[in-house]
Amino acid sequence: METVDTLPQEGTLLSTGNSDVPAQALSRIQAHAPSACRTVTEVLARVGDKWSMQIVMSLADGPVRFNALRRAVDGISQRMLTRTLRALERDGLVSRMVTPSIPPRVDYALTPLGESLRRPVGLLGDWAVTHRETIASARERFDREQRGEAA
Amino acid sequence: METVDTLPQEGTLLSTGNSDVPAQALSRIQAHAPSACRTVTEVLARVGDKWSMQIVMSLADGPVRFNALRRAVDGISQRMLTRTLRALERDGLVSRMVTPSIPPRVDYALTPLGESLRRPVGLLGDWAVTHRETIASARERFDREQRGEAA
DNA sequence: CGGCATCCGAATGGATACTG
DNA sequence: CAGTATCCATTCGGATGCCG
Repeated sequence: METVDTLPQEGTLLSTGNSDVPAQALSRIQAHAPSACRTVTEVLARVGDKWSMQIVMSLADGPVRFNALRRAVDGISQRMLTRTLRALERDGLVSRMVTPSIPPRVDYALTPLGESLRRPVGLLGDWAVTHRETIASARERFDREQRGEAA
Repeated sequence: METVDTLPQEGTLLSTGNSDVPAQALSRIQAHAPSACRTVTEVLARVGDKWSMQIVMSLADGPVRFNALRRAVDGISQRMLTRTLRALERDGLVSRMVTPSIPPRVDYALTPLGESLRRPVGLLGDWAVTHRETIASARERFDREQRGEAA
């Protein structure tokens, strides 16, 4: 068989019919628009997996070869690197450039679309870095209180 | 038993020791700092699950009761609503206010931290809304090409 | 070097039934 | 009303082995 073992991403990313509403208007009303909320969810689901963003960030400086990428991302298995790259390629975030030499050479790079993702994700990263300690202590407190009332 | 059935979130959110680096500096260098990349990944993993953001967005206007929230989010099961709310509460993004009446009343609301999440997530949502058609056609093309070379 | 196929444990998440 | 407990299907993701 040759199932290619793809990430099971259907074309679910937004099909709810508000294609007539301009993007800027949507940004203001999205607190009330369930469809827009779902768009956020879809993107987060797409991009929020274990490896996608680490890969995108690793490609920030330019094309990287497969095994270099494998080393750069660190904990990733070959299987997941392939799968995630295919998924990113499918969505047009990453391009795949094959140089048919021996041994073969394959370079991955961000497309303009992939580049454009770096900003919003970076901002989310800033949020994370800024608030990580607040979150950490909130967790501690919560866990402490849970154990406290269990006794 | 009373396992409470929590989301398995450990306190993994950033423990790599660069607490001395200011956030703004990190925002610039994060393309090269693997630890910062992982922070992004952690947050995305935390926030990128199927329901968290829909819940946060649904709480944007103020406190909402459990079942109202259940209706607002739409496809969510009771189990996942409870689990996700607990996880959000644990991280200090959502507060839980119990009014011990009969029948009982529980209101959920965004904390200031939860409010602060809405901006970066909203921007990511804008990105999604803006580029959804590009993504959709990229997918179509990819799938078409895949099927084409299979023949 | 850059994959693909297979096996398998772990996690996610839905449905249902029961409770204070 | 606001949960909790149990069961179950699907998906995620790692390890290993083979191939051009």
